[in-house]
Amino acid sequence: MRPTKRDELVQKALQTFYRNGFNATGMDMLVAESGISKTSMYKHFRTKEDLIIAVLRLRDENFRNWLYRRMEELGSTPREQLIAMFDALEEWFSEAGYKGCMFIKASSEFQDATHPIHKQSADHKRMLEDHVVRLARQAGLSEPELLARQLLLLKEGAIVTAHLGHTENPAQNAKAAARCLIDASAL
Amino acid sequence: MRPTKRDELVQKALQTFYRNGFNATGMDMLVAESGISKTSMYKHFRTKEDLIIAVLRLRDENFRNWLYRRMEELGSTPREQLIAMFDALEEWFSEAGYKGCMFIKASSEFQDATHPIHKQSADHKRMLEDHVVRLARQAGLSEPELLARQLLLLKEGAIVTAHLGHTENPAQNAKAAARCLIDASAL
DNA sequence: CAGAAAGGGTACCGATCGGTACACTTTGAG
DNA sequence: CTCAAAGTGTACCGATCGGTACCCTTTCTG
Repeated sequence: MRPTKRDELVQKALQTFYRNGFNATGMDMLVAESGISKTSMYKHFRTKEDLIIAVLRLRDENFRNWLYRRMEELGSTPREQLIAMFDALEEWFSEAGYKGCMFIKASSEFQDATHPIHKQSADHKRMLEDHVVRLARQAGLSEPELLARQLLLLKEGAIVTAHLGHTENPAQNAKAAARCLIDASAL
Repeated sequence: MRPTKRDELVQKALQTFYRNGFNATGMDMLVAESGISKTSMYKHFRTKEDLIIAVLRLRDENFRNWLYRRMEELGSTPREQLIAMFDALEEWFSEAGYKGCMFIKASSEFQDATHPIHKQSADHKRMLEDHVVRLARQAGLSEPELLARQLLLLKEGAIVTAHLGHTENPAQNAKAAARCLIDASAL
């Protein structure tokens, strides 16, 4: 029988960490918000760090699945899908309770580059990059690696800018810039 | 007589917070690393939050002064200065102990948009935007506001990507993208 | 029905958190 | 020299931190 309480805990912890931060969220708060006993938590995860790693694993899965699917739904060709990434981002930004990228926040609370949480965050970004490189190549664009990295710079920039909230429509500004870069790569 | 110990504290606290994070840094650690007594600290700053605000104020001053000056040194025309921003960023990224943008980290540890620390971080970004808009206008580029925001998306993206460390040369990739956007605005 | 696995409740551990009390010493300007 | 301002040292506060001990209850399976 698959453990349901464990998944429930990871799911709830994901929400609480996302809303409240990692260091700022104590295990007692997780007990209060998840309704799962501390004893159970520590039977599934030896340390808080292990729990965070499981949370980030779930987040990576959820987020990449969602983004890839949304890009496919919003764009029919690889080239359109690259552009559609920014429409998907806009949907995300306008969700209630949007608080930026969980991996950027994880890497800024666990700054040491050798820390497993930091490495995991870098892995997430790397996998996104691979996907975008693949699309750029399928779209027949020149220098697909460079273009992909540039599109992802726009994406990360839009994510933090939307979180700071000092500028209107970062996703659409990024989209316009992306279009410009893609057109220039299509010569 | 101007208080020297207070400035010393803010300076040291800036380094420690930058290296170690805000929530993860306790007042006792600041005592240990600054050599200044806790009693003194709390005579200058009523709370830890007040100290963080003073730290961010200093950081804003230092960073903007440094960036603006470096852009002027590396570019002789407004248009060149916009490009030169990314060369300045590359210098920053390659400094030993580079740990990303202090304001992005502050806003992700103090996520509530009404929190003074979050607002202060947004203000910092807004002032950078004003400066870049001004340069874009001086350069005679069309839609200077849009272009400035797009250049800053590249900047923020490069900052977090350099911190994640999963990709080579984010600053130069951003620079190439910036050139493309600027050329497209010069029609 | 038996029995193990999974989950729960509670009280607790030492350490650290942000912050304070209080009495002391240094320092610099009139 | 005087005297107040600035800084120090230390012990402490209640709260919370991550994590554990111990024992009981529920639940699913053979």
